[in-house]
Amino acid sequence: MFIGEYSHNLDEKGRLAVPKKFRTALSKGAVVTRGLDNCLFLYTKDEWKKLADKLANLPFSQANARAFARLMLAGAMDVSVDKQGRIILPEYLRTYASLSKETVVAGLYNRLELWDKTAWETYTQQSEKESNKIAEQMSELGV
Amino acid sequence: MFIGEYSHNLDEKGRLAVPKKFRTALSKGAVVTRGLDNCLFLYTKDEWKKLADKLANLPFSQANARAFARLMLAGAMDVSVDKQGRIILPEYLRTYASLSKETVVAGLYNRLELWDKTAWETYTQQSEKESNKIAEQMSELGV
DNA sequence: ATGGAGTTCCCCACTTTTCCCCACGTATTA
DNA sequence: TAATACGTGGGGAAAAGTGGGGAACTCCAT
Repeated sequence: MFIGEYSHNLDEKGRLAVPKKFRTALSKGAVVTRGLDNCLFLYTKDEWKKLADKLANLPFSQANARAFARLMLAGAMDVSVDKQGRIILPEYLRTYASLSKETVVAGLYNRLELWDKTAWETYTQQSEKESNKIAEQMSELGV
Repeated sequence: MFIGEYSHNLDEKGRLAVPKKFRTALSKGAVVTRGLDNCLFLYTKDEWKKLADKLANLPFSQANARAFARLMLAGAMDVSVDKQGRIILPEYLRTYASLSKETVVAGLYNRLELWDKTAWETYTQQSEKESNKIAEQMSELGV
């Protein structure tokens, strides 16, 4: 289970340190792809497979489903954790998520999200403001 | 079952003493996360798991569900009670709850809440004033 | 085919943060 | 009043994060 918020620096070579706690889970292989809200999603191989199956089974007669599948499937890349505990992010994904240096790694249960630090702060501050309103809506979803 | 209100000082390293009564319950591991109304929620591992499962199953296609999951899941951190009976609160959570030094630890049955003392006093005074009004609304919820 | 340039990968070393342990002070109880 | 327990603060050791250098491999051009 991935939880927590970590801040790490992306270096000039596009390398990003994975928080120590998550390394063993990702050591068997991981997949990064385009995520929602301008961040990247990072899955373990197993979790990725589940998601990819769902995406592949979307009806390709619907334009929205095609667009969504293209975003996530075509955006995906296998990554591996090196001896220093880092992964390498391809340039097109760094561009997509506007990652420059300061990067937030956020654990969301079955995936990690990678955010530009500034974008993350803007997003969370906005959510915090609306948290009470959002929380009330969540009661409809059983939380 | 957590009940009661305690006041402790957060030190410069972000360490907070847990009231003695609660230590055994938290000794098997605990999780702190962003709470509602600008405080932090602290759960035992078991209670956390129940909540996290609900959050993880929110549909990630809904923007509000994503925002809520990010607040609570990405906000969460495993903490452990040290030999002196303290836990370490990461900086981003201290910032979120505006914790500086004087901190209130409040027991709410299946969770603890951590509040900045001033914020706590303001909040409770306000609630006391409106208690009758609030109570009437609760009748709709079966209390 | 060979040389060169560019890219990728791996390893080493430094710096910073975290964690663990010890010690003091205050409060409480016998 | 003494003794014990709890809360608080600080210092040192270990580990994690970060950056840079060098070797190997590939791709391209001559």
